[in-house]
Amino acid sequence: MLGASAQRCPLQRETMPRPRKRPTGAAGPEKKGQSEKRTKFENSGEASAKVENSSPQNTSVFKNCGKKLSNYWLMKSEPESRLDKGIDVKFSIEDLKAQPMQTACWDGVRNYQARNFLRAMKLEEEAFFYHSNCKEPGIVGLMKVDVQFIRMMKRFISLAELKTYHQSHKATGGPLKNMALFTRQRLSVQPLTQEEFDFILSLEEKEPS
DNA sequence: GCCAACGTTGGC
DNA sequence: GCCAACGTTGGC
Repeated sequence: MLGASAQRCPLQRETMPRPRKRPTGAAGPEKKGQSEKRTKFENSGEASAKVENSSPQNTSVFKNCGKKLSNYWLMKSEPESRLDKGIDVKFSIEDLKAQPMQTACWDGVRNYQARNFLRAMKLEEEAFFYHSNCKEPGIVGLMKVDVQFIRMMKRFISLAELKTYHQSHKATGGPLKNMALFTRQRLSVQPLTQEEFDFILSLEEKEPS
């Protein structure tokens, strides 16, 4: 899910449960969906800073003790066209690159937990761009909260590969043993621990398993 | 607050 | 396109 629309991000703060919002991808038809408001996030400044109510869960990453400003994220988006209430939700990493400043607004997130994670993000934190609901699901690139393209992964890290590591790590206690992609199945915006993030980056240098 | 019906996510 | 997982809604 997700989407993004480049400039138009209203910045409005979200109220709450929002019924649907759609992405407006880059090229998309924009307008109509607009009646609703979007969850969002923005670029300029404020995006995230508020942790007001961050969700209770998630221990480690967040609640921190004060300092730690580096959290990592994984954000899902659908790279293939699909209509949802008449609006194409497609928004691939190529679409992100095509945005002005290679920056987009991440909207379309309805799930409360995912929304809380969006609010907990801080500018400049890094996030993996994950392609979901498509022929080859997996991590394709890196971006920073803003949301701006940083770079493509040196190689595609497929869901299948991540799953293989997740399974073996459950047995060995490896870094991906609790990865949210597998333990919190439907979350479109999820936190990664430093260990998870580093391990996944290290996979770029290895042969696809 | 419980829980059944319903809707969505997203892999396959 | 199918369907499992699981979140959300709403009656009671």
